[in-house]
Amino acid sequence: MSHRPVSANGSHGIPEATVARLPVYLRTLYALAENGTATVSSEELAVAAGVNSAKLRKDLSHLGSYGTRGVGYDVEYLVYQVSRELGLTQDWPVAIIGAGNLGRALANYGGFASRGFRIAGLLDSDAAVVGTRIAGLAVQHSDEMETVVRRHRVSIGVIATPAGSAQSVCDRLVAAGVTSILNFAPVVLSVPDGVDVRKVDLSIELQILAFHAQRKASMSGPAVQVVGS
Amino acid sequence: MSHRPVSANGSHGIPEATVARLPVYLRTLYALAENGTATVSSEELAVAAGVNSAKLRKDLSHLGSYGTRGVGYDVEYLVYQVSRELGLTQDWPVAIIGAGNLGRALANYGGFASRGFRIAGLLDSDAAVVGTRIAGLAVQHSDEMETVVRRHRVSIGVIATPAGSAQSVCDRLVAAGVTSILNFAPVVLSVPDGVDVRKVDLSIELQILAFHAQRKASMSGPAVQVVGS
DNA sequence: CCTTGTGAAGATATTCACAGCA
DNA sequence: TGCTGTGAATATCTTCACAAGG
Repeated sequence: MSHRPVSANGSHGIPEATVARLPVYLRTLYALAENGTATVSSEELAVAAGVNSAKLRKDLSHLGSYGTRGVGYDVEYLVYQVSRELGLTQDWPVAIIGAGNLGRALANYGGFASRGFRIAGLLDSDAAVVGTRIAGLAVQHSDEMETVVRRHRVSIGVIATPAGSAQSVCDRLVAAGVTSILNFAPVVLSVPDGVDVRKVDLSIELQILAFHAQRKASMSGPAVQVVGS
Repeated sequence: MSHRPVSANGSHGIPEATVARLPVYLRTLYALAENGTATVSSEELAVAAGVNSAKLRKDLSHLGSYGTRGVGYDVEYLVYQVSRELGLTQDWPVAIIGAGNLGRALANYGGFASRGFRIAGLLDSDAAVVGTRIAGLAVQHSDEMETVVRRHRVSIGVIATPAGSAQSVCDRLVAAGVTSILNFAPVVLSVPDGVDVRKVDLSIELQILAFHAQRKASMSGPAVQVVGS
């Protein structure tokens, strides 16, 4: 979570909030391109991506001046620029640890291999699962973790294990050289500086929704009169 | 994403950033409770939850003054207060649409039913899947969506379908009365005001990691000399 | 004492509104 | 004329640092 605020050198220091939105813009741009759209205005792109157009323009302005006043943005060119900025012009070997329901769902997820990411290994510690093929990959034993990471130069690890083993898997990944981790296990991982962790947590999302749902429900309760203090 | 900034009435208007962290605190508190810990300081809890202690105190202060100076927080009491604030003292019937790999992974996810959430229905449009049992539930046909939502008073819908069907599933859920949606499909859903959408997107997370990984990789490249402008 | 709860400062993020350019 | 790019205003979030209180 602690990213250097701005780069030391004179060039870009893209805000974290912007980085988090670039993938959404990229997906939207791909959809437009498939649609045959050659040029798009910030307003159109913003609507399609579900954001405010001023925000979109400011976000894109961090990458450079790629628009044309009075016209808009060239879709193909923008796809390229955003991809490059995100580091998707190279490909990233990914290791998935845990071949349970979730690991299998991830391995089968099409959008995975599509752009930039490649599953370099799918590992599990359960002997009954090791050797089975999922999405064209043979599941390997967790003992192979270090070997797989080193051989394929994996720098992104996906943890899809039960909560109990997540931290130790994480430690092993980091020790083997992985510096980016996507964690699906419901635990707070602790990692050394320089390692990035992002988490995806179903129950947290549901709880946030429940909070707002509760709010909405209480709106239809007894009306609350607001009186100036 | 557009939540009323502060509540009109005099009481709480909990910041969105705080709401997003409460589930993490709650989980951490449960772990402490199972551990037999009766009391915890903001510093200890903060470390366990992976946040700064001042932030944690400020977050908790939005719920009320539940700590004791010089001592800390009573774990059980805080569990109760946070749960109540999140709306977890009631239970929330959830419908999962899509019984593919992901839908199955979600249905089998234990932490689901554990606290506050209950799967009221698991639906799919594929006749080959309808009728099979997953995690003790019979998969129902998508045609039953409206019936299931109404009969079980579902207010939270989970979309685990392919991207192509996500928007239409969303529309039907909303029409049937669902006001909170957790979307796993890689599309921007459009919904009327008053409906909450949260998204979980593997490829977005990977792309954000790739961005930072690229940064790190370029650090070890040719050194960049910073010269005062 | 020790730890909470919180003003005030600082950092980020969003939005407005318009100058500037094709 | 129409749309980008961006200063300036605003809103939100984080962190510091300390007064208040058990």
